[in-house]
Amino acid sequence: MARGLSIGRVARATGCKVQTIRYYEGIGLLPQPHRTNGNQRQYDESAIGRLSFIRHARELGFSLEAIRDLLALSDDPDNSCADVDRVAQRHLDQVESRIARLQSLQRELKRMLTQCRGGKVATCKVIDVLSDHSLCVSDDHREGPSL
Amino acid sequence: MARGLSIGRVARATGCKVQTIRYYEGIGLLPQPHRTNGNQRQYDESAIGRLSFIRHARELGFSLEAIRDLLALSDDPDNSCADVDRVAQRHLDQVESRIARLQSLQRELKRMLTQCRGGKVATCKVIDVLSDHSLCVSDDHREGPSL
DNA sequence: CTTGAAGCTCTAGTTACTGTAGATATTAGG
DNA sequence: CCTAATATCTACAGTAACTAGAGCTTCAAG
Repeated sequence: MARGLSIGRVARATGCKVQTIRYYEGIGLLPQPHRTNGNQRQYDESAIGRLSFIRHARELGFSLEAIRDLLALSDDPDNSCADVDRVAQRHLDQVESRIARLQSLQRELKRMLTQCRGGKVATCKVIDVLSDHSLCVSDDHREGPSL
Repeated sequence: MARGLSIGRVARATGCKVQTIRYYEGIGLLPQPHRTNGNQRQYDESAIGRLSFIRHARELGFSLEAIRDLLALSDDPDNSCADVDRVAQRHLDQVESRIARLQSLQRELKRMLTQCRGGKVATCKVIDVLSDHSLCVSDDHREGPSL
């Protein structure tokens, strides 16, 4: 009876785009599903679970590589939770340093904007600030791929 | 006397990589410099200024497109500062919404991690949280290219 | 049985670079 | 002046994580 789910149904159920699902299959995050006689993909419920997991983790800013790790860990229920925690903790660290950097950036932008109201470009503080490297707040511009 | 600066010197002076400078030239952010007989680029001091501007703005998270706008505006000193302000203000708005989203993400990650200490994957709360879409905090996952 | 939506594969484009290969140029030391 | 080391040149490929399109086939409804 249960005929299986078309890729479009899975897309609607999870909020992913059809192409994204195919892309995830291509890079090995999703297993290759059964195909109909006409070569169309047919999924079962478990695909929705796995894809929801991926999508939610992406929304939380995990990279596809981190998600690949998480999926591998979760596929083995005897695995120690500590490994999963480690991935999440590392991600939390990244998020926190990112917040800190954005906040210092926010301060600098606000300062720029309050100093410069009206006037001509020739005296624009925004451009001054951007030109003057010595005013730079942060030297950290290395950042992981996530988010 | 002043023979002009090699690309390597400019790179060291600004903290950019040599390839990055050539890339910026290729996409029209930097003008084509004079060349030596041997076809090597020779810059003057003004190139360092322009490149520092670009680099600093990048560090502050402006996209190359925004920087292109800013450079065009700053190249005409009669321009109204308001246009420059508008670019900076829009960027500030983006930064602030990004901070807000990261903070809610931070809360969710912390909650995940405090709920799950030790144990096996089969009962791991991190994986539970990531699997359960209904717990999702934020629905905003559209974001501009900058930073 | 027809028609239109949905699916298929494959390719190229996005952003902002980074890295490599293989050839040429410049500079410093002897 | 010659050589060796370093720097630069062009051109192309690769990165992350998709997105969009061309041109074709399949499916479901009426």
